[in-house]
Amino acid sequence: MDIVNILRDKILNSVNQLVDERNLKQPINMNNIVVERPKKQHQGDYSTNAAMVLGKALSSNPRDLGEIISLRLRDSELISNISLDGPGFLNITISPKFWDRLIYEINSSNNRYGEESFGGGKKVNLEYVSANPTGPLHLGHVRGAVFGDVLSRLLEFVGFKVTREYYVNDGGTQIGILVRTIYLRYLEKLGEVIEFPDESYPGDYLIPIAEKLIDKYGNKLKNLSEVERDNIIRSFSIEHMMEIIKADLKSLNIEMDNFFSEQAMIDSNAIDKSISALKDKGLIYTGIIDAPKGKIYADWKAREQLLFKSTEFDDDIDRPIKKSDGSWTYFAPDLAYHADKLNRGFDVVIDVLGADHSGYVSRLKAVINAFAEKNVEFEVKLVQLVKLIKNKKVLKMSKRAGDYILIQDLLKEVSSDVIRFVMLSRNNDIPLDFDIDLMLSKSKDNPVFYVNYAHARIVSVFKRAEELNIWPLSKIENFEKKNYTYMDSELALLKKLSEWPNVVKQSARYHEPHRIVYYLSELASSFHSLYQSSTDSIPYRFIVEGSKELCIKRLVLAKSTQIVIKNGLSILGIVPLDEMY
RNA sequence: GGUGACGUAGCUCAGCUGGAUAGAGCACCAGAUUUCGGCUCUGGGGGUCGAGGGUUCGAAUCCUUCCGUCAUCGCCA
Repeated sequence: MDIVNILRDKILNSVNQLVDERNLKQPINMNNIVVERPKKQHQGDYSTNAAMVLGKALSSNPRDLGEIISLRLRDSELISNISLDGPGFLNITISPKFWDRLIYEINSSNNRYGEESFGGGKKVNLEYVSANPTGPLHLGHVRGAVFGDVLSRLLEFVGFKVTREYYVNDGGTQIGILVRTIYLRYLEKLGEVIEFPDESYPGDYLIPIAEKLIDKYGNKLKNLSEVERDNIIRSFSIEHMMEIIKADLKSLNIEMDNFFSEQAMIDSNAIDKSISALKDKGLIYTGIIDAPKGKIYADWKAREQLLFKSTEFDDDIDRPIKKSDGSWTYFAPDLAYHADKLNRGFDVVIDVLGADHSGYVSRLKAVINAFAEKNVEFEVKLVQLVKLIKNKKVLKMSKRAGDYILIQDLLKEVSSDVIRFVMLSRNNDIPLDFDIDLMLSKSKDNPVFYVNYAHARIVSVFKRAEELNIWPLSKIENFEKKNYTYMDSELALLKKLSEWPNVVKQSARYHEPHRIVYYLSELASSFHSLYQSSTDSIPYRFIVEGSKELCIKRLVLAKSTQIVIKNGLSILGIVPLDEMY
């Protein structure tokens, strides 16, 4: 258990004692009791709202309760002072021993510092990317991909069992268009003059697939029946498109566990099965839905169609599952797909979708509610658009061929580590600007540089220390008994380091990996600040010749910082730089 | 028209899910260092948290009504 949690435990113990004595009937929610870093310096090192939470439950004065709690906590060897402030905050000043223990804990846990177990081995299905196999990934997909990948690492770090899943839309009408386009490319390569219809994919990226078709089949496809030919091209092109997408993902350090094929699901009759299951529950009927009011549909005709009664589960209208021509809507396979996820026994189901799917969320929730037999946590994370900026201009990503920015092209300019970091530098539901020039700049404006630079500085300090034969240490076992005194800028860094487990916990609990990025920037800032102060005064240097004990204290502090930076970046899927480029 | 998200400093955004005097970076102003790494650090000004109402000891956070932006509401996935 991390040191801040130990502190929290002590507080909870005192609260529990008090609850027993006051003979409290209703249970109080201990999760509401937090131990946090206060904003202001004079408010101590940590503070807790315990007395106020308890005050509410007991409906008595928080300040009186605070007095009692603080009296009980005073004995703890970790605490040097407690004061009761404001409406009932307990502001705690930590004894120096606390920091030695923190450092010991970080170094002995090393790459497991911050690890949690509250996931309890629960099974999570995390679906992300799920781009159609009709073209390479674009920047919007990348944001979702990175988000999902980092969330999966984060959830595993706190004890969940995560299945990373990609839903392959290989069954819809888009694929028909893909097949047709590739066939036209194929004919074009065979020397025919082709005019491409509006309903086709214009990008050059399909040409290599057409070439591969020729390698394999020569001009034989021309002689086959349309059905036979389409079948061949269909599986051939999906396979190759998915290879391109997988390669893109791999170059971003992203690997999926499972590719779930829509077509395979359709072939297994899963849609009919789940629809009839819903029918049995009385959730399917034939009816007419109204045209949306604020929008003009020139060719709107009221039609009877097959509907899913999602309003039963708080959706605002019932949702069509068959088109007028009798084929399934997009929603129908997705409905079956989510039923399938539940069948596989997941405890947590998370979809990472583009923000243009926002209108889709409530019907998916309805599906989950209609099918779930046990308590399943379902969440849709919507990822907003990414604007690519170069030379202070927005690069438009239209579907016309020339404007399509390939991931591989972007990777020629910036590393995948940079892309990953930037993609998480905003909350997922806020649009993001990806400024290429900024990401190439070597200054603190560039957050990736800033964090890496802190790490590189640490590595460089160790190099120097090794030359002087004071590093590495053989062991740090007694560090918790050192009783060092720490100066202000060291304390600031230590406090930042102590926040790490809580940052992990919060990010994982709320599925918000961007918090890790913010934290790392703050941590780097604390480190740079300390590093800088060493130029102001010799005692602040990491390597002080003639004082081995001081060196050790400072080097272990640097080491602790390195560990946390590494752990943080590792959740982001980034390897820190030892030397700046 | 319905639904959802968003609206916080000049700009870009955090804000630990109801806590203390609302924070950070950029930009601007003033300084320090250039030695372990190009850089970085320190300080300063700057706010009606879109607007009104409500809930309570306490609201940027919860409820409600408006305003604005975006997305979405049937054959595009």
